[in-house]
Amino acid sequence: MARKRPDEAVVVSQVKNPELVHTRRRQIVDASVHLFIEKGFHKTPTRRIAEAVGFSIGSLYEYVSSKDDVLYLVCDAIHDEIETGIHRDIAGEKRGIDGLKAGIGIYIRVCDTMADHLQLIYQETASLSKKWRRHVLENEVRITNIFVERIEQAVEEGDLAPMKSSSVELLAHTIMVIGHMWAFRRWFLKGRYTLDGYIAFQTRFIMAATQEGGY
Amino acid sequence: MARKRPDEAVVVSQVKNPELVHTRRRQIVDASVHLFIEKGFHKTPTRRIAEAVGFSIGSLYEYVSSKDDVLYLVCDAIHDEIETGIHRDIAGEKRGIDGLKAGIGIYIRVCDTMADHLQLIYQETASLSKKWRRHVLENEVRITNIFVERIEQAVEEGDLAPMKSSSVELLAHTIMVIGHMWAFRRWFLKGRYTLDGYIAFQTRFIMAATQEGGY
DNA sequence: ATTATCTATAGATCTATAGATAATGC
DNA sequence: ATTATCTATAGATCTATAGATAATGC
Repeated sequence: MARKRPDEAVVVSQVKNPELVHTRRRQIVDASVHLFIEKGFHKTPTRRIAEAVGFSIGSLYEYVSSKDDVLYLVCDAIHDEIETGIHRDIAGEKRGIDGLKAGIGIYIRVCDTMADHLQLIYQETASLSKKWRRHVLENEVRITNIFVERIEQAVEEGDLAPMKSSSVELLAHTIMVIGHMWAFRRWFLKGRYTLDGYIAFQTRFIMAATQEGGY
Repeated sequence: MARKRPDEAVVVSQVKNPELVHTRRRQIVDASVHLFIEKGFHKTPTRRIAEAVGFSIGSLYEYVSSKDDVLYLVCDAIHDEIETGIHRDIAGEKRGIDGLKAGIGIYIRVCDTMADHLQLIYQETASLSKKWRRHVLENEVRITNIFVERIEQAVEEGDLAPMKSSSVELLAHTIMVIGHMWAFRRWFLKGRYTLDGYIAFQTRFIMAATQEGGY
């Protein structure tokens, strides 16, 4: 259920051929993700990006109008990959409480695969211009809503006690953050817990809390 | 129980008078915190820091040997303030489960007060040199250990079912992150939840989960 | 003719230091 | 004499663009 991505309609390009714009931007994103993860956004020169993609600095600026645009394309692509990853694995899962439980596990596994990328988003969202930051935060909300829906389903099925809709949202955001935590607190968690151990603990933790009811 | 801070023994200065070094560095930190929160570390010139403190760029480099040093001093001061804030309010609290519960509330209130600062740490820890980053992460662990102790106390008092020590640690880190979440997800939470509402939800959430036992 | 790409560079920074000056204490 | 501070600037970037060149299609 990954939305149609309107990015390339929004980020301005000098080049007319839309397919070329699409493939070149994908090249730019692929190269930049790795450079940004390694060195950070501010310490990666635009020249270095162009070099990694394999064309000149002049050409880079035919496909974006600023370095800020590149960062936005990167963040957007990461969110898209996360969203697609979750939807792909969650599709076959059942409804109700077991579906929610499975969803959490699937989600944390995606966070594990995308750990570097998630950490990049945490670091660099603040570097984005206000305009692009809004889009990135909207992406974040859209992904969170996957859990909002799952929780509501579990309530409908009678597996969870009814909750205020504001509590459903807060619970969904908390699940999101617990997934991210596996990425941005790796420096502590890695080596002490396995991915499976972490998933077991946190799903149990979340499930025990929600089963109480009264939120 | 805020430790004696050995920073100024570690960050190199050209100036001999230790008291002068101490007060000047405090000035540098106070000015930099605000500049970094507003513009970010990379977009704040060292010149601008010196200007804000009220002395020359040359003098700035008498008290630190690089811009990286300034960022470290800032991160360290923030952690110190958070730690002191928690200890100040938590001191009078009782032991056991109620002490843990109260501790979570106190901690989230500190996170609210220090929200800008916490977000800065999340953004800029990655910009630190490896050397300083290690120190900052150690600070983070030390603060987390406040909760490790509280949880262990609650277990000793018989208020919580016994837990593996690895689970105690993971629970403490999760509590830390739930506090931080109030800061770094303000863009969503602010306006939808009050601080008190957030604290009520999350303490209840955590307490319900831990009461289950079997971790 | 039009589109895509490249070269060369303007123009604006920014960090860090060297060496001069001022202030303090013997 | 020693310590603290300031001025001036070296030296190294970095983003973004203007204008030239190459490739493609009519």
